[in-house]
Amino acid sequence: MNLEKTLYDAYGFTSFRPGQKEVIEKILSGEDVIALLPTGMGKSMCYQLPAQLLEGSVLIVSPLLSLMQDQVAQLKKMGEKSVTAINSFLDAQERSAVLNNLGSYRFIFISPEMLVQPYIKSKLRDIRISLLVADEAHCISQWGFDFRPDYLRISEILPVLGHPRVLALTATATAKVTEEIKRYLKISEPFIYSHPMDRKNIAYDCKKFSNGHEKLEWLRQFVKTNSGPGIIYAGTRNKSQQISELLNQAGIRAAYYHGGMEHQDRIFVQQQFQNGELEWVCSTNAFGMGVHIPDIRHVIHFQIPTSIEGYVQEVGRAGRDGSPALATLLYSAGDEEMLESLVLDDLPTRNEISEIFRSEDGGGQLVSQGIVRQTSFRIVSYWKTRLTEQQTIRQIEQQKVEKIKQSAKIKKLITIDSCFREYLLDCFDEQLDSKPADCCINDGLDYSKFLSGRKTIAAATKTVTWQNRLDAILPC
DNA sequence: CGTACTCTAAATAGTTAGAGTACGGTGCACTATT
Repeated sequence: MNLEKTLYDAYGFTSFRPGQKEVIEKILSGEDVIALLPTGMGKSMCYQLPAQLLEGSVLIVSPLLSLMQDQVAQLKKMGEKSVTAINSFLDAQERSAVLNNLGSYRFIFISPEMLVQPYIKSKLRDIRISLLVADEAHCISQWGFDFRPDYLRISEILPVLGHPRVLALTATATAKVTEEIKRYLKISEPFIYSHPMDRKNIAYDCKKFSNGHEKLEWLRQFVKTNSGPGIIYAGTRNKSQQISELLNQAGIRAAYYHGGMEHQDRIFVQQQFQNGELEWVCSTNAFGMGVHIPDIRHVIHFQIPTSIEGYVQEVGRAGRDGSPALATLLYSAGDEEMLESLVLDDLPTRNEISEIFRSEDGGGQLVSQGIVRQTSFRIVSYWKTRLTEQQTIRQIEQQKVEKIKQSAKIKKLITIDSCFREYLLDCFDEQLDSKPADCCINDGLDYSKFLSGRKTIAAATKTVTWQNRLDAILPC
């Protein structure tokens, strides 16, 4: 079989990017695959091409509604008509229309929450699925245990579908994350393709301050004298808004972005940034997945992120075009205390566990009565059907230990005086093959290549919001 | 740990200072109102 010809005929590309062909060949030969490919390396082709050659549909589990919509739109743009997404954007009518013609779609996108619903399962049972794709598969490990437990249940669909082959796609996975992907997708011996994760054009910097005000002042000076585009990751929603305001006051085009905003506002900010109408986005860790901007020059962490994986994912959004990009981590005394309590407080407490185990009718009202938090309820409900109360307590304790290990790893980044690059690679069990001339704060860094400077601050300084835009469009 | 919010006492009738405490981030789907 000539894969190159199929690639050209179906998608118009003349050659594969690194890794794509190996992954596709393994899928076609019926193997399960875990592909660790950096963003922008054509991950989606790994299932798009097999979809042309395999009989039946490809089912893609995707973490975000906006990501699904993007992927559907992109495929449609490429001329693929038989593509759909099953999610809450569909009204009842559209939904039943889609579900009654499922077999006619070559690509079906779905959220993990939808995937586990019995009604959806029964509809999927009736059609032929040749390939199950877990897109952004690190979410299984990153979200499954403390946030979206349905991520742990994806494999329930496998027997329903007659055990299709499975493809897990992600950009960043430690050995532990890869193990959890294997365990929870029930793929015991997958082919693992792993592209080296080191990004030579990204240099790592770290600045330490004695308090938050100094940090803020440094940031003000930095954005005044250096151009974006860039992302500033803040630890809280409030902080992201404050930083955005600070930049606006300095006459810089910036906007904030976090999970507490209206869906439309979030899309709007992302689009503006993508169109180059914003120079900086100040956000929580909500921003980034599915954002494809090649020329991001700076990623600044105003506060320490919650894990090394998160840090590497966020930093990795810089410099996709291959030109020099700078990752700057800002630290001030006390930042780590908040990090730890934030990370640990969200696990279910002992009291929550026993309340849920003792409740008879599922315990739904525990949440409305304020005795148990929503997320705790979901997590413990997941374990309740699988473990005893004692086992669940032990399971959560173990997760706590993992979380503490994770935060220790990220905290070490502030204290080490050795190479950042080497340390980060070590966390992913990778060896450093070669070191770029500009590496990191501890191992040689000539700022002139990264600090492009700034001639003037753009004239347009008004914050663009929906209100502004409406005011501009509507008369009076 | 830092911030923002609530509570309380002291002051005298509406405000304020200080103490105490809760919270902080990531999303899906569903339901009930406008």
